Amino acid sequence: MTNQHFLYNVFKPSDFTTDELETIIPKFKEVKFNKNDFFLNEGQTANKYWLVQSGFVRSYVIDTEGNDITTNFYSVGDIVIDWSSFFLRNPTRENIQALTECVCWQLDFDTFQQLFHSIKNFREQGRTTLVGSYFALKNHSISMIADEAKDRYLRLLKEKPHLIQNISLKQIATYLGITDTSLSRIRKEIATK
Amino acid sequence: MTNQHFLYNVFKPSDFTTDELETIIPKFKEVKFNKNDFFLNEGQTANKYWLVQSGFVRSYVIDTEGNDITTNFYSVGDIVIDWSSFFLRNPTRENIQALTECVCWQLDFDTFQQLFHSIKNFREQGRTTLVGSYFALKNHSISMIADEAKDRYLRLLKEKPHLIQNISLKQIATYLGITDTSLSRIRKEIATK
DNA sequence: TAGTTTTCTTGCCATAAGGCAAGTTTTATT
DNA sequence: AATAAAACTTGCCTTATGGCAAGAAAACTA
Repeated sequence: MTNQHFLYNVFKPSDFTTDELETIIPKFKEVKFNKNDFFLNEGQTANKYWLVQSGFVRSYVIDTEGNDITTNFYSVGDIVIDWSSFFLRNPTRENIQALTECVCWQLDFDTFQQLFHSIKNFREQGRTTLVGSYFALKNHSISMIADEAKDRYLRLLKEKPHLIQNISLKQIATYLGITDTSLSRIRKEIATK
Repeated sequence: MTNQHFLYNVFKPSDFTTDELETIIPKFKEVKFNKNDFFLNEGQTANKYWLVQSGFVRSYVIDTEGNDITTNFYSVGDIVIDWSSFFLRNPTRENIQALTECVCWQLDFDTFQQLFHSIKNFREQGRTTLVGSYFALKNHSISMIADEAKDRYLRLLKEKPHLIQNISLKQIATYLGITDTSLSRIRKEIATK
């Protein structure tokens, strides 16, 4: 019997009836990933998503010059999903990969649809999660225009300090829209102040 | 009696039953905006959204240095909405303003909620629209990192050629993450080739 | 139509960030 | 522990883009 305690933290008894929780929670399946395992690969159509109980995950795309660009990092409590591939049923451009060992809870599309259309609270929460991702992406996008690289790095440090421990300089740099060389210099500048 | 023909193009009879259309369509109210009118102002909580039948709209934020940064452009067929303010019920950071005279169809939050929770096809379409916005934003964000300014401009020209007619250089420039000076030079470079 | 304001262009110079490559440190592998 | 492979730092120089300001062009306005 798996430990579903984590899921009661995502689907809170204050937001759902007991019946609803008993419908929702058992639909999630516990899955583990080893370091470097892929959740999703470019070209596939996402048919599942995951809630992260532990570990670190990164998503990235390969641009036209073959450079790897980090699009997001995920850790405990986050949802690992390619929203557009999952909901539009299109092949994705993204790769999603475990940076460390991960314990996750998985749900597939058909089960999601069934819950989404039958449980009002489930779709309210799902919508809130999606809009939250949209909001975060928009802020990141504005920051890319309005702030200089050093400030973007400082903000990331402040908001997700645990990332720095687990993720290589280069992967952080591309997330910030700069090269690893530049990030190394920014780091140095910060350290000597 | 207003002309609702436009709405039958958004809510297609192939996707909805006659009953559903007769429930949905009359809930939208036709509203007109004059040039420079605001749909939404920073600090307000969005309580409505609009479908654009005609005209051009721009959303922007003011950054910490007081610069105005364009976050999006909208034209015929687009939905004008601040997703996060509308769904998370938070004050917005955005300003949304008519660039030209506009004819729009307006829906308020409570009516939206009622339709969303009672009509399966309506929420499917709504989710698709939101995910489509997410996808567009993500591509824009990746482009900001992967492509140089000239290529971003060329891509915008190709995807939304009608914008160039209606929108000032400066407003386009901040959308592309560059200054009006730089965009002017890029334009010149393109012209002389 | 003349006058005023806004938008756009252009020159000059400054600066943030990139490209490349060598060297160093850290982390994996056997 | 020894070796190999990654990851990170740093120097040197290049490049894309920015800042400012003046002038030209276009768009309003009275």
